[in-house]
Amino acid sequence: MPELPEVEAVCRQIETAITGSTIMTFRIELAKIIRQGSLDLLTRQTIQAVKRIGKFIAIELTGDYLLTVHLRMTGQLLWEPPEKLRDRYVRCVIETDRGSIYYRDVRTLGGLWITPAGQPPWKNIGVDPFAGEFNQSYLQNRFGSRAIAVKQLLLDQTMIAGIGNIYASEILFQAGINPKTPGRLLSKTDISKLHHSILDVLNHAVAAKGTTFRDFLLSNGREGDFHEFLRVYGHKNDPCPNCSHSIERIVQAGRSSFYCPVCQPENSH
DNA sequence: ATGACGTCCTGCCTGC
DNA sequence: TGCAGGCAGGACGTCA
Repeated sequence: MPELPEVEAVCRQIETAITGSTIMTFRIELAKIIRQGSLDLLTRQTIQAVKRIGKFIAIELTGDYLLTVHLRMTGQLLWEPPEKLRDRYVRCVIETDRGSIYYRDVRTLGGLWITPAGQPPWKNIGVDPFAGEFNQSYLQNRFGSRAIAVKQLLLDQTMIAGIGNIYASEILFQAGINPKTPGRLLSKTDISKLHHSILDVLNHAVAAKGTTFRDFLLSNGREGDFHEFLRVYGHKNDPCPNCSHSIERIVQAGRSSFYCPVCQPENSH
């Protein structure tokens, strides 16, 4: 499940590989994977920059074009060819004068958008956790009036851009905050801990080039290293790393949340 | 504005 | 051994 650290790692690798290259041709294996626009527009255009916007990968080209990729659940953007030469899950191949970019996606929830640079496909994207505007006041303003659970607020991309289901659980565990806590019941201390934990967990995960929990691959086909550092996600019934109490799994808004009921108690306010 | 829920999609796992 | 059904979740659209 690619989240900010995984998308960041892919962006950095792809950026190094393809910046300055020119798109020559392309091959689409599954038409619906192109969500908007046509790759025809991009032939003979040169790639100028690769940027991460939340979990979107934004590839800027000459001609004022933008090629945006979102990996969703099982998407992969590979610079090295996939292991099997004819891989049934490769949905699109873009050939440049320096080599090919492969978009591979088992469940086809992700996709590609070709748009004018000024009309990107993302809507109402929140602040990036690594941007200067992301501070305790911002968190207080956005979370402090809300009735829904803090776990759901962390997943809301119009609040903070880039956090997904895995890191939301990890962040709340480090902050010692129960995932069910409504935003408006977060104390000033909670907000402070939350702000610190968001940056700390994401920084460590970026340094490890992300987490490969199931399907994620870096653009060179390798796995991220953060999996071994997960403390609660996927650890139902395992002992808490702090207190040895069993980690619990609950479902919030249809998504799994993992937490320690002792280290992240309810009514801790 | 807020919040709840449906939709997409396929491999994998569980239970009978 | 085989098969049916549930599960995984990111972003967006719809509805109350």
